[in-house]
Amino acid sequence: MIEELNKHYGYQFEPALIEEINRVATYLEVPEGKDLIKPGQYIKSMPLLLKGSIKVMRPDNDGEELLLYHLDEGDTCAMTMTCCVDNTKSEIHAISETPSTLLMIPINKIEEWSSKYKTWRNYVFNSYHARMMELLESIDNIAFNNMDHRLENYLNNKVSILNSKHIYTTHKEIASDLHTSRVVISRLLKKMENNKKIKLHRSFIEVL
Amino acid sequence: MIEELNKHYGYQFEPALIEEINRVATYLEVPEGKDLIKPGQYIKSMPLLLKGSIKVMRPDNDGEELLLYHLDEGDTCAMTMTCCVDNTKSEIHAISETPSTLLMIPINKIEEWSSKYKTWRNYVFNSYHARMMELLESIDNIAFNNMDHRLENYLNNKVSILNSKHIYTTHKEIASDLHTSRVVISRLLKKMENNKKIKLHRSFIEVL
DNA sequence: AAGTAAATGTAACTTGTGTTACAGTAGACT
DNA sequence: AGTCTACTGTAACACAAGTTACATTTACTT
Repeated sequence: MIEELNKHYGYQFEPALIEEINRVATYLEVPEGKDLIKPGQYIKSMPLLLKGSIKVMRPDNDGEELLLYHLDEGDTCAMTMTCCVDNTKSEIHAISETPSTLLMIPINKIEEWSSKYKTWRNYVFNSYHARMMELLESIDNIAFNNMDHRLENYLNNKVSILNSKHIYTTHKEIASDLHTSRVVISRLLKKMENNKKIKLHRSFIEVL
Repeated sequence: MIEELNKHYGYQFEPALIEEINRVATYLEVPEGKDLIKPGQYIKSMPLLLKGSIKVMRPDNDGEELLLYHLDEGDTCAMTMTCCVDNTKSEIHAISETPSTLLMIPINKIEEWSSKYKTWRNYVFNSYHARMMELLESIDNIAFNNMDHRLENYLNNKVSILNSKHIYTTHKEIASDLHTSRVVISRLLKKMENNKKIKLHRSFIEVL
């Protein structure tokens, strides 16, 4: 696991920190669609994402959810960090979007390393900043864009995450991520197909 | 200024840190409606809010804005912190909602104190966390609530910030904060008045 | 092969919100 | 007093998005 660690974190963490991480972290492999954090749950460790992609969702009061953003390789979950430190419940729901590998850091190390390693402090700060910017982007989308535009952004985002123009998903799942209804998504997708932006198949969408 | 510092930060910062803040910070008094941070601007110092209230807005591409949240006494602007550290442009617009007093901390101290004072580190972490939660609340409002509900939340929030049931504002300004049109707000306010939730006057609203 | 469940297509309708237009009113300034 | 401007009220309409209902297709199960 030390090679993967070096690959994503070697350029920003000093060897001593890499070595510590390697010693105390738990290695975790999860399949696609696995719940990593559930809303209301207390969090016992902080995840570093080595491989894969994780989607972070915000639940409403009716059992529905809204996709906030994705975490990529080298990212960590900023929400998780403060929940760890403050010992508060999770406000979000995290699910692996693809098969993923993670390093779980015991929570007491967050504070310990923050005083010890400047690079760790910077990493934590930068993570907060990055997630904040993603929340802002999310707000932009919801507040300033219509559903057709949001759908386009969603599909483009999927293409870059999956690194493929073939998106294996259903209209229902897209509707769930965008917090709208399946019929609305089918309608807009059909319009996009008529505009030659995509091609629709059963359970998968081809972005042109 | 040391008394005000102690009032809001004394219980969480050690005396040595309070003393340092007192030595290096610049004291700033601003009237209501003053631009503190403009989008696109580079930020040279981190603000600690001693007195008053600051509203943080997100601009869209058409010169309109959306209210994200308010900063209260004892708060700092998390967005500002990372912009300082990363030397990136501001993504938000901050305006004093009431006459306010601030302490401006030189940016190099953020990192310096982070390694030196555990309480400072905690304060910075907690600020990020608090702002993140406010962004989530904002997302909840936009994504999950209709305009009538958002308006009610907005008015209730104003009441608690101003600590008064008399809100001196115009329909136009509310519309701007909620990123909608004046006519929509007038319509919903009238409905609230019919439901005996508020009483409308010229340039001010009485919450019942 | 038949049955079942999930995924998709589509029509018809409702509703919330944005838009345009215009009238009335209060307060500020000459 | 008269003029201006900002604020508010309201009607009429447009449109995006949510809802309900139902048909059709595909894939999987037994």
